[in-house]
Amino acid sequence: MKRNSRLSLALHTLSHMAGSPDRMRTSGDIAEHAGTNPVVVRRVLGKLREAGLLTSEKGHAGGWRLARKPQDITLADVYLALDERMVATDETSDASACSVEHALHERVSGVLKEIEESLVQKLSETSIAEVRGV
Amino acid sequence: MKRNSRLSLALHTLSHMAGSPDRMRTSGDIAEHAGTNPVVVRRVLGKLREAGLLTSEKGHAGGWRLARKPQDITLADVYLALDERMVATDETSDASACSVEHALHERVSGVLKEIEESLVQKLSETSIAEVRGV
DNA sequence: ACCATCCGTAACTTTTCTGGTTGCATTAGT
DNA sequence: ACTAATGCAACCAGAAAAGTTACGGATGGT
Repeated sequence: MKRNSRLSLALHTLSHMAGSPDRMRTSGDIAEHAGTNPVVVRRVLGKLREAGLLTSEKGHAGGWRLARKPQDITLADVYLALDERMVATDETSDASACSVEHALHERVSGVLKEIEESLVQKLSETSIAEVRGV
Repeated sequence: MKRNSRLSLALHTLSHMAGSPDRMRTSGDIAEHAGTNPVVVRRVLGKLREAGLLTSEKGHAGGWRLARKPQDITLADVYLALDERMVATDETSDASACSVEHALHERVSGVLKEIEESLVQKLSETSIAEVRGV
C-alpha cells in the first residue's frame, strides 16, 4: 500500500460492509480482502469505532459491524475520524521578526484552513450508501 | 517543517513575491526567509517554473521572478504544479477476482477522484493576489 | 473446565517519504 | 578571470507509516 492508504482502506471496508450491514466481519477477513494485515485493519477501524461509525465485539463470534445505517455515515465522518488533515498546515509558531511577514503567514494559514473546511463540507455531501451507489 | 511543507513553502514564497513582482530573488534569499535550504527552494520552485508560474535566470544577477501577474496565478495552479494528489488514490491494479468487488473498488476510486476535482475547483477560485489580500 | 477465536495493545522492524546537505557543471554579469 | 547564481545528481538523516510478532483479555462452543 502507498499513500492515503488509511482513508482508502476505511472507505473500501465501510462500502463493503454496507452491502450486508448485519454481517459480522473479523479483522482477518477484512485484512485478507484488502490485502493487508489484521493489526493494520484493527488500527484503522479502531479510529472509526472511536468516532462511533463501527462497533466491535471480542471473543469467539466477535468482529466488526456498522454502528449506523450506511446512509447515515458520510465521507466527512470517515475523514474526520481518521484525524488526518490533508491541506491545513500545522500551527507552527511563526518566528518571523517582521510583522508584515507574520501577517502574510497568517493569511496563508487562513486560506488553507478555509480550503480544508470546504473539503470537509464537500465530503459531508456523500454517504457510504451513495458510494456503494446505484 | 512538517507535512505539506512543499505547498506551504510555494504559497508563502509566491505570496511574498507578489508584493514586488519585478524584484528578482535568489533561492538563497528565499531559503533564508523560509528557514530552509536553497536547494530545497530550487526543487520546489523548479516545479512551479515547469508549470509556467515562475521564471528563473542563471548567472550573476540571476534568480526567480513571477512569470504572470499575481491575480493570474490561482492556488489550483500551484497545487497542480507540485503534482501532489491529496485525496485521489493511486491507480493500483485491482487484483480482486470477484467482479462485484472490482466494481466497488471502481466506485470508491471514482468518488475519491471527484473529491479531488472539487478540491482543485475550490482552489482555482483564489488567486495569489487574493491571498496577499486586502 | 477447557479451548478456539477474536479484539486491544504494545513493541519492534521494514519500508517509504522527504527534507537537508554536498558537490559540481553551467551560465551570466563585472 | 572572478564571482554569483541556477540545475542537477547523489547521498544522508529523520520521520512517518505499514507490516509483523507477541501477548493479554473477552467470549462463545464443546
